[in-house]
Amino acid sequence: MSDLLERLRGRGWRLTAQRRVVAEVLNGDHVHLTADEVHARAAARLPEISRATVYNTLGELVSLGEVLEVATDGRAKRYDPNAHRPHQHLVCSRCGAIRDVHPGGDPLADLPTAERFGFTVSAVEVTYRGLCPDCARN
Amino acid sequence: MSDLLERLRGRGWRLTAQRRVVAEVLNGDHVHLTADEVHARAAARLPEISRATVYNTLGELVSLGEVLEVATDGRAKRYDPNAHRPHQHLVCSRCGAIRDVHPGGDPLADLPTAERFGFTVSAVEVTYRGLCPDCARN
DNA sequence: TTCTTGACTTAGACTCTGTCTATTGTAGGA
DNA sequence: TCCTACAATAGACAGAGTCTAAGTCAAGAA
Repeated sequence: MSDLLERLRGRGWRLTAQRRVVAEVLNGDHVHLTADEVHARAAARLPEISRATVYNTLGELVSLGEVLEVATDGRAKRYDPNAHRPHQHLVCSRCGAIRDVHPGGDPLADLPTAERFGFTVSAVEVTYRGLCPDCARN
Repeated sequence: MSDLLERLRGRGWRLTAQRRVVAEVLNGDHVHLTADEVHARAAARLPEISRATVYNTLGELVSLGEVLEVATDGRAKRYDPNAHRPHQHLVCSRCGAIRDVHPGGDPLADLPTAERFGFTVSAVEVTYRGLCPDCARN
């Protein structure tokens, strides 16, 4: 946790109370939170923190590679602090719940150069969509 | 093209001018359009068509399986008429451009039951992210 | 310690996608 | 041709995210 803060400081981040709180919220629980949820939890500790700051900080964490953004199709993006271990996502189409999965294998390797059309491919996202046990039961 | 209209009619669709135009716009170019682009092109032929109608029609085409929705992470969804041949997408992180790719192999098969956590998995989306040749050149 | 400065934060207006509603129009069967 | 249920319309609304202008403050310099 504080190594995250150390890493950030090492990269020239100014360590403000707001950034600290956002980083702590993400690291606290291994749940995939929306920006709004991050804001709510951060505001519980630092009531005057603004939405814009949360968005900025999340964006910076994402571009530093410390956090992953998970698109959930229509709903709000969710943020996944578990960025260092490669993994994919299982997303419930009804409620938006997300679980990390670790199937192994490198999906990037499956894409032959001939199929890349000149794109510089830097990431692969594999998203399994379906219903979570609760929604399937419904 | 008109087999699409025939298929739709066969499924009990009422064939209105608006639906016809939306279906034609999607089938015309094999480009992945946003709902707004579809609306703009449809309006060029049928000026009074409303945004709501375009959204409704796209939603219906998607739920009939005639068209795929492609999430592009923050940006507007894009619609892919090429729904009958399984394929994946290459998405430019800067400009949002999309290309279809056909790597072959069944990504769903790569996910062992033990990793499904009780989810009923019905689809896999594989999205390769990177920069398209134009944006990479920039 | 105090000063300085540019990076950060703030509130809230704004934009963009997409949905909903109440009303009006019309495809297609009788 | 007439009817009626299904479809289309305008435009208000909602949610997520971005932008801006003004104020604040972390951290290095003196």
